[in-house]
Amino acid sequence: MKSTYDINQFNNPLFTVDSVLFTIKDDRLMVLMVKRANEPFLGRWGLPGGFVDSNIDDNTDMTALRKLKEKTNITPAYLEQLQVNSGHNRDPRAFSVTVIYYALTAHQLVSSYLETIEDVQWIDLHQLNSLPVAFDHKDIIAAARKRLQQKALYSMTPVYCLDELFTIGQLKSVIEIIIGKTIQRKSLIRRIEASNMFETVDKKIKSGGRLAQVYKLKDNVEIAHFERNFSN
Amino acid sequence: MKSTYDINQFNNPLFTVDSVLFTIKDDRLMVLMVKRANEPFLGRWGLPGGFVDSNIDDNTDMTALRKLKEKTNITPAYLEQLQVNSGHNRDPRAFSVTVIYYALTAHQLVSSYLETIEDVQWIDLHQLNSLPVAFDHKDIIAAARKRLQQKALYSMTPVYCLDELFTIGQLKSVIEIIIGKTIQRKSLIRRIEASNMFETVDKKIKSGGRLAQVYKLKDNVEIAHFERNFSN
DNA sequence: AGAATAGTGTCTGTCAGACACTATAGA
DNA sequence: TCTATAGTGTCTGACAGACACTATTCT
Repeated sequence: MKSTYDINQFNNPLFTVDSVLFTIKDDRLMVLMVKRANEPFLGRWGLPGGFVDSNIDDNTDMTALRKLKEKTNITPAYLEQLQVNSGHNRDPRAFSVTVIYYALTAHQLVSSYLETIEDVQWIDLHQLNSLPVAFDHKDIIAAARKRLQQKALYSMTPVYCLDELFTIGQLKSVIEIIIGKTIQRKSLIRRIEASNMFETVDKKIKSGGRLAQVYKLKDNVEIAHFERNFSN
Repeated sequence: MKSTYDINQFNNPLFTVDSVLFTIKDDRLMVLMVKRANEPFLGRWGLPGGFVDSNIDDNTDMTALRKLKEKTNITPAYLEQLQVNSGHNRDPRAFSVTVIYYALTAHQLVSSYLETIEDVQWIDLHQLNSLPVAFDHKDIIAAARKRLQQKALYSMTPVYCLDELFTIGQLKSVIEIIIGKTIQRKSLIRRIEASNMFETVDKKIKSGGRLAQVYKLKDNVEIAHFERNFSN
């Protein structure tokens, strides 16, 4: 009897933390995925994540960051809770609950580290349909993408896909890839000025034409939000 | 040794689901709170919620709805995940994780049921500071309020604080209470027309002056979102 | 010079804010 | 009639979109 009735089964579902780490690389929106080394879904690709270790982690944010650091060797510039998924059918083992985060990083900070690793890869979102994916992670990525897209319409969040130094042209490109349509350079410049988040660096970068002014984030800035969306 | 090292302590934190159920009553934003009948925090006021029962609940949404139904006898018109709180210090018993929802209902659907019950009450948000509150529930309510406020600036979500039939004046009042500033009646009417969510009912209501047109939601509508905020 | 990208100037369009004006109810 | 609330008409202001124009670099 003891083996079939387990008090922990009742109160405590299987609890994990997963993250959708986005970046922009080669003008594509990419997600970090990990080839699973364990059952269930061994050999399929899944999101980086795992169990909370309450001896190490102060909270689930720390779990997300710890797991991302294990796979990428970096702490992402941006991290936010997305949603919780739960249910009987999403994990074959038991009723499961997953806290899902989404995160942004510059690919430059990660890619050289990844080159040595076979089972951790940037996956182009356009290639996701043809990939064997574990659990409901395909749906989760779609939800994270939608949220990021929405956020890009009214906030400066997409800067966190860029390296420390960047140009307006690069920021414009990142935003356009995330929201899936072009924006007016002028509109972006207005927002950059209004946001007061950036400062120019005494440096210019060649870009095929006139040299571009280099910008960086001011120290300890808050992400600017705007009262209107880019039109969609 | 077995008693000090528990595998469940490692993998499975204490997991609960809590909800912040808002309504507007007597021109005040109110939250449903429950006087705790158990330790910890016995006798203090806390949010309605509890453990997942995986034999009954398909997922945590169902848990939230089930617990709200137990306390109010209704299913709220609107329910959305807010966030997850976790940590060592929020529950004295153990590392704990709470999935928090926020929900909206018309107070008319609940208040008569509550009259018979001592330990479930609508609490005016202005009175919250002088109330003994359990756990980190005061912070959670503040976060839920902020999210609702933000959402009211660009969506029609606040209608779900109203009964089936309502007037533009009532909707205007509810929005103003939620966002904490007045809006132009004209602006709201423009949104009502653009949203295509509402239909007029062949009925007028007295309001101290000219009779007001009564509206209701169309069947199975999606909540309209707008590209601009009410100014804040 | 010509191509390419950076950056500016300025007009238009949309929608929220403001507010005067009309409409209709009760006292 | 007076007051209160419902509802309309229309002007202003803020900001995104559009796009022409100038600036600067490389070939």
